[in-house]
Amino acid sequence: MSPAAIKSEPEEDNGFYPSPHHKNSKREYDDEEWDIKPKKKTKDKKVTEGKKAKKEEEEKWKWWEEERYTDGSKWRFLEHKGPVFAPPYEPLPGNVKFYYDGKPMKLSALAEEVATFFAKMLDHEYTTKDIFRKNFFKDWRKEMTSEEKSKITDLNKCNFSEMNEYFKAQSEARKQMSKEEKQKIKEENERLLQEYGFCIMDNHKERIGNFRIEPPGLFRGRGDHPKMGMLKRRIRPEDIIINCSKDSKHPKPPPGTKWKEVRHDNKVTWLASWTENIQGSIKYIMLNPSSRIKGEKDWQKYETARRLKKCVDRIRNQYRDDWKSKEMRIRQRAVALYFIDKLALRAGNEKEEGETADTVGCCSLRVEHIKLYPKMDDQEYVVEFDFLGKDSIRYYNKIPVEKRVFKNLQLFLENKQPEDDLFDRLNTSILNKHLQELMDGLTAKVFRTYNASITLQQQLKELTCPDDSIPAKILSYNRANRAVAILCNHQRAPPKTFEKSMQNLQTKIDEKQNQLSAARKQLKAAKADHKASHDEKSKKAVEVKRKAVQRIEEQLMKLQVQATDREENKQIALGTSKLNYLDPRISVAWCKKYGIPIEKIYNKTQREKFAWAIDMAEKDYEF
DNA sequence: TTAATCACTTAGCAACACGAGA
DNA sequence: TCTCGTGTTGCTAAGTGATTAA
Repeated sequence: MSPAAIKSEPEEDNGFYPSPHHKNSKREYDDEEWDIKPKKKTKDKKVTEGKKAKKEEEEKWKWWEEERYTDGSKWRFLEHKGPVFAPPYEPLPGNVKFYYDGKPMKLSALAEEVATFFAKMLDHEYTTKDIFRKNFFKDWRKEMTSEEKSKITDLNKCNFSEMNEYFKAQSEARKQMSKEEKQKIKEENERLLQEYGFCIMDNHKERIGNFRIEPPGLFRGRGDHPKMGMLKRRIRPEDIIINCSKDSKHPKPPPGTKWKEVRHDNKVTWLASWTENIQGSIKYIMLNPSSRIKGEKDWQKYETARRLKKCVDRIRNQYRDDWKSKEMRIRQRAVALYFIDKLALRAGNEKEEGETADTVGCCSLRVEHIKLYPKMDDQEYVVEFDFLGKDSIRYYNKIPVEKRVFKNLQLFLENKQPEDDLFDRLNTSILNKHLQELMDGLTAKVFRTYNASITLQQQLKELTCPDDSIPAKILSYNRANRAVAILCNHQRAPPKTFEKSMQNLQTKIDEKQNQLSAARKQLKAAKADHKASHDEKSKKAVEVKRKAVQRIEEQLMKLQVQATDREENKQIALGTSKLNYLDPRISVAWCKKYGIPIEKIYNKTQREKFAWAIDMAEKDYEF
């Protein structure tokens, strides 16, 4: 028995909240069941009919009907072939030259390789940035021979353009390859995938997410990253730690090399790892989202969010109460939590200064990131947020808050400099410890999941018209999805081709409109004709024309809907919320309820990731 | 208590693949 | 058959949060 039930029991506010569960014929786990055991165990079907059947079986393995590990172990058996390494460096042909100070200069292999990284990026804005150039040059020099080092002292005197053109020509040539050549490459990739892209975990063949080691290159951080341009070094077998089970066939390192270590840790899910040289962080090779190990975790995440749904009222009352606390730390905690809940802000761990771009989340907000307006237009107590969040995406929002929150913020700001922390008595660890006491498994990010999913559900209810056509319903879905993306601030750069593609679509719409008027005219003529002659033939003609008009009307509407959808989506990315925040069972239920094919909402990859939800959720599923 | 380490999720972008239309 | 545009996939950076070490 997990501590869940024990720990949360005395905290549970009233214990008689209505159950959101509908008992279906299909199984539906709720959180109480999550930590205990599944209702039934699927028989591990024995497959005796040979490989094809076995493959079929694997594809349809319903891990969500099986028992889960309760001892913290992630697997019993793990076997894989190890990672695929980046291809070795191929020196440039002799006629492709590097020039220093106007004179051709032959570089050593190592220095040349690093030079090519820069040369390949010449068209990119990065290479014009001071920090990028400085970091690159510093790391490049480390790879030079002492002779090269003494000669090459100024990046501005380096001319990489011949190299740059060579690579452009190469990629052009790749595009121009014959069908057969392309096919050959495809087959080779497929072979590699078959050999290295899968592992055996507990009797099942599972897809690996990233079995290729990241190739060397220049580090590209996001935003104003102090380390942009640094050399990301080549990873060798000697850098790799392999994780697999003792009794498996261990992966073989490439001939003449050794792994750094082979270990057998079934408390973790990764198959291989290495330490990256820019931040010194560890990178992992892990399974695909369709795998049992990722799917279970994902499912569990949504169950935790659903448990929050049951006690969120209590928690909200609690933090509203805490706005009045005598203790500063409690007030800060309560205001921060209010932002996390209301605005779906991220927790905001502190970061090491100078190591990464200057970005913040809720707990790490600084005075300079908010502005207070006692009055703004017709609203009172408005807070303006303006800061860079994850991936240096700007968060900008003006929202009216409750008077108490406003007064507290004024208090927090007293005697502080712009660069001081807004919540100086708070960090994510304090906040999460508090949340843990309010609900088992509760952390700051659960609020994002909860608010995203509940918003989708609400919006779908509000926006879907049962009598709408399928495209119109899908527009409603996308709008609901968009509401979530806006809440979570999931932005994207407007696609480079946006304007043009909008124009193209408009052209299509105009054409369709013309077509429609023409078709209508024809229908009218046919009707007149029929009225005059009253014969069978003309009656048929009317029918045919009527159908044509109808078809064109539908096509036109579809195009118009598409245009609306695209316009509204210009700067908003729907993918992130769809993949990470929205309980897929809400979408599945919606599809079932309105007869929308699931393929219209989830593509193949997404259907694989959400197979558990697609199998599990019925039309009356409630988040 | 704080800092470092580790494991894992979340994120946007660029390259790629593929089908529709020229 | 080629080109173009779009959806898909891969890549890997950048977060969160638990655990461990100092």
